[in-house]
Amino acid sequence: MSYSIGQVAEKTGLSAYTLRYYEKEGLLPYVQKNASGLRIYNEDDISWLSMIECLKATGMPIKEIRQYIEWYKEGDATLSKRLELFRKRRLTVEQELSKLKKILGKVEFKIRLYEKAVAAGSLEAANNSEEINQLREELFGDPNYFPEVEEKKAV
Amino acid sequence: MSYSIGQVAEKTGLSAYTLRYYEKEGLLPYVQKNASGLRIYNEDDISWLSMIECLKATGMPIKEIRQYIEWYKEGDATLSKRLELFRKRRLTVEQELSKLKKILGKVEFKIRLYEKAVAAGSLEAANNSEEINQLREELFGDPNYFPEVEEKKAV
DNA sequence: ATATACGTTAGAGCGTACTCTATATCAAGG
DNA sequence: CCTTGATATAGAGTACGCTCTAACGTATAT
Repeated sequence: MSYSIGQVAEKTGLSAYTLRYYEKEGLLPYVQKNASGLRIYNEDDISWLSMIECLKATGMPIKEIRQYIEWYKEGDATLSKRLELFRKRRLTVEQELSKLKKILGKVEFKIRLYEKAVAAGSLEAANNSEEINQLREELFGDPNYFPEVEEKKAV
Repeated sequence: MSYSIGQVAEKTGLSAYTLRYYEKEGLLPYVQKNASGLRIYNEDDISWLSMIECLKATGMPIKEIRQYIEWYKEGDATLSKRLELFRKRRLTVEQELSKLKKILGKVEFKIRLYEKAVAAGSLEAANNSEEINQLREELFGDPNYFPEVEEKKAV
């Protein structure tokens, strides 16, 4: 099965512009062209694209993705470099996950605070409530810790 | 306690350039200046900065952070808008978390694959091994699912 | 055969978030 | 007073990842 650039764009959610850009940047070294110069993508190209999307989702910049692809093209001589690369990606993703979990806690605290504020019609009232201070202590281990202390500010 | 821009840069890890840029973009509307025009940051400014860092970590662009700050300045009339904003942030973070967990699974699969490939000296051998195919099935529910099928490609 | 839709290239442009430069002023120690 | 180092401003420049334009070629239905 083969696909035009438009069909691949449809399938992947990437624009045709982006597909050509990736190719220009060396991320899709295997895309064939027919006699008239039109790109013909096959299943393997689609698979490469899903690999690229995976690496991008780990926060990897395009230059480094190209590096991976170049190593891939060099064959088994670069296996350990590629292993190393994936281990670094794992670390990055793990760090991002733990960062985001903390952030989620803070956002959830804010939601509770603002739910109470909306109910009370006053941020100040919610912010000084027993419930919120207790929550603050539970979440941040300190009733005096205000990750969003700006609410206390006299404006 | 008050701080110079350099001290705040030190404390927060942001550059002085970035601090001025944030101010210009309306993210730090309360920073005072002394008679000579030098910025004097106080604890509340630091707190705003940590709020900004939190919102940035949720993927929020600077323009929207400014919107939040403008709503904050308008007082209790905008409480429900701000609640809504935090609920959207929660959704964004939850989606990002679930995406990253899937990505981590794929990266871990790759690590196992490459560990085996390094041991065998051949990606092809690892890729066709019983163990890897079993893992593929465990992880992706399909022994024929190849999220990185490019390894099968004849290069 | 021609209209229309889709594809090609090279290269310019854009949005975001900084980051730096040039030039000038400020603050503190010797 | 003078030097040194931090800070001020306006505005230019950078890096990244696209995104689009212009001018032209291809494919296909009527």
